[in-house]
Amino acid sequence: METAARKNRGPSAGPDNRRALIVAAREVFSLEGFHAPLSAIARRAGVGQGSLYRHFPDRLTLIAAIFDENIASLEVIVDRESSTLDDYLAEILEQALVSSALIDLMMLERSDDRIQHLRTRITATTGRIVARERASGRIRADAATDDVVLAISMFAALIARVPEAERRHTGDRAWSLFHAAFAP
Amino acid sequence: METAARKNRGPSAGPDNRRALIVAAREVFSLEGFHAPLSAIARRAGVGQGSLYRHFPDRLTLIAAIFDENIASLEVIVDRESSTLDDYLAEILEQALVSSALIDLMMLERSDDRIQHLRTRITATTGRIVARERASGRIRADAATDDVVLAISMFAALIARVPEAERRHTGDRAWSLFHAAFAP
Amino acid sequence: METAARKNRGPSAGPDNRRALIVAAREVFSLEGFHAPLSAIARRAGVGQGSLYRHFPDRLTLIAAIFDENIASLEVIVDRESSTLDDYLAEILEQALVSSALIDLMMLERSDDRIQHLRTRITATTGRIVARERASGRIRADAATDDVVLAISMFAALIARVPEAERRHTGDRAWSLFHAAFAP
Amino acid sequence: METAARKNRGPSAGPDNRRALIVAAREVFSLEGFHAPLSAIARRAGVGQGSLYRHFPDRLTLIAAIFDENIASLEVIVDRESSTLDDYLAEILEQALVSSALIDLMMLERSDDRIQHLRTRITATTGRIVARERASGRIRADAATDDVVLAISMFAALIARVPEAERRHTGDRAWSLFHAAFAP
DNA sequence: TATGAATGAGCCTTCATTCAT
DNA sequence: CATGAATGAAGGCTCATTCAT
Repeated sequence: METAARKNRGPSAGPDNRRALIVAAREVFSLEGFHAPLSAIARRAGVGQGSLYRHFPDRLTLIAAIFDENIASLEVIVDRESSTLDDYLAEILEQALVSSALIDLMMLERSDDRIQHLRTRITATTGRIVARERASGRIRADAATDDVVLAISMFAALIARVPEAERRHTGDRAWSLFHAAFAP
Repeated sequence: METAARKNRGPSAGPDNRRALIVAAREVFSLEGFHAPLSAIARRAGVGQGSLYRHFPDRLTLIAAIFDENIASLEVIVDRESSTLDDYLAEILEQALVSSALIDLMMLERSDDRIQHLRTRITATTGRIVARERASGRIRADAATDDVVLAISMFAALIARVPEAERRHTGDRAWSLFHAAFAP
Repeated sequence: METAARKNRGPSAGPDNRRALIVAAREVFSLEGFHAPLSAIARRAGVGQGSLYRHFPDRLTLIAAIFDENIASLEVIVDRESSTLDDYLAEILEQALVSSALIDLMMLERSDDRIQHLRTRITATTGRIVARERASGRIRADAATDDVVLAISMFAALIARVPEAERRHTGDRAWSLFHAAFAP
Repeated sequence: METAARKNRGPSAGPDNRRALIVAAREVFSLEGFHAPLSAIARRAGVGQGSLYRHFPDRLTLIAAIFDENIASLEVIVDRESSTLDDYLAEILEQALVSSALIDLMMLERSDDRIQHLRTRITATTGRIVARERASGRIRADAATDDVVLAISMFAALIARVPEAERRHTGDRAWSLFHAAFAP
């Protein structure tokens, strides 16, 4: 019985539950969108409703936690000296749905602190890769970080709205437009 | 207040109600997004719930009616011989939220007939303006209509997600990227 | 256009509409049960909602009108000197759903005048056929009309609840029980 | 008044709620029939709408739960060696409305598994009492269980449709018909 | 601290009934 | 008199959130 594994496991279950909730949230959100019932996430995580609320008092907090991980993985890429804007984009395309929602959120909930923080991080990260691209002459010298962020925003929003099957192909087409726009 | 006159105004109220519902839907959707409660739309239109359902049996039908009007206004612009892609874009920017939702829908509900039909219309309309731009040398000769549609999609999705105050400014920035991409 | 045939045809349409409504009601009720929306009946009759209400101010009135016709057809059978209780039953079986609903109504709405009247008629009619059966020795001399009415009630209620395909077979089985009960 | 205590009484209220819902459902259904609003049942049970749906996801599930209890009480009777078909009937008469609805359901929803199961149980139970009656010579040796089930069906359907005041009297009259039919 | 049932507000939808034309 | 749209009161159902255990 899988119910064996789930009883009151006491405080030590805390971190595990948190992880399980984030994983479940990713799955559920990517299947049903960001309006999916929270109860579905708790169920999928094998965690009580109450625990979900303890870890993530509202939907936005949970979403922010997901974004956090995604940004971290972008940072890892940028930390690699050899990485290019294309690598960066490839990861964003991978993250498709989440990236897009992150951007939506960054656009809309400008006042929320948690989101402010994510915005700062992603802008900084993007700034670093842009600087490197400029230095290596792969993009125009006067390409502004803000414009690249804008392009990425549009890119992410687009691919999240495309059915998975066409995502790569459409992503390539879209990005080649921006290649042209930023070409030296 | 629109709550004033509310009795059975008889069948002659039909067309008025239909109009009022579309107007209310535009307002409500633009304030709360396309998941806004239909009941709020009926209320704002000063119309009974039942009438809303008579005119628009489901959410998609109502949305399609809104799109219909929007596309019509794009067609009017393209019909004007002197109009340019920038004029076209200006109108899309005006329609902001609706345009974006239209595009979302065109991406997602590929199977629905009503949406299919809208897609056809908007592709045709865009094709006409693109052809004209190419002929006048304002964009690259090899610019594909599909790529322009893609750019417009991203553009519309972006501006819909930007707070109204920054919409024009952000729209300009974004579109200048595409200007660069399609420049001859 | 089929709307041609339906406009305000003036007062002369009254009786026609009444007939059409009863016919439509039979069809709709037999397909969807007696809780079917009245609007469906009006639609099927090709008649406005308002006209339905003019002719039949409430659901019960409409149902009573149907019953009226059914009882009339039972009376026709009994009027035929050669008819037997089995003929009578055959007609009831034919009327299945309506008969059963009639009986339900007779049981429940004891106070309603329209129903009182139907009850009187059906009891009288049944009394006549029972008397004849007794006289011809086909049933026990002490068989009471009331008991036969009771049996018919149960019979009708049963067959209305049986899927149409098994109706005849189940009806035969049920009635043979009563045959045994009333056998001389 | 059951409206008194209404707060979140915690999970321990679960079984109580379940019971209260079944009791309330019996009452409401017997007063208003099986189409009564479920919300009325929740209200009468002093339970939130949501709890009703947790325990009984749809109307049929709730009805099946009621039937379940009724059949159990029939089984108790049959388990008593000394019990007769008349005792059995007396209980069915007691259960009047529910018995009838059970039978309606058994007739109509032939495909539903929950109902299938109830049908099997009631047929088996009836079979046992019939066998005993036959053995003791109280009914004809060739009386088929199916015919007795049929008789019971009609009996139950009848008494459910009779106002409570006349139920016993009408029940007696009806059953005496079947007595005659099954007499040795 | 974790659990998961309880709660109830709110949305969608249907339909009986009214009434202007 | 007929028409058929308008109305709005319910009812079904879902879910975010609370809270006893």
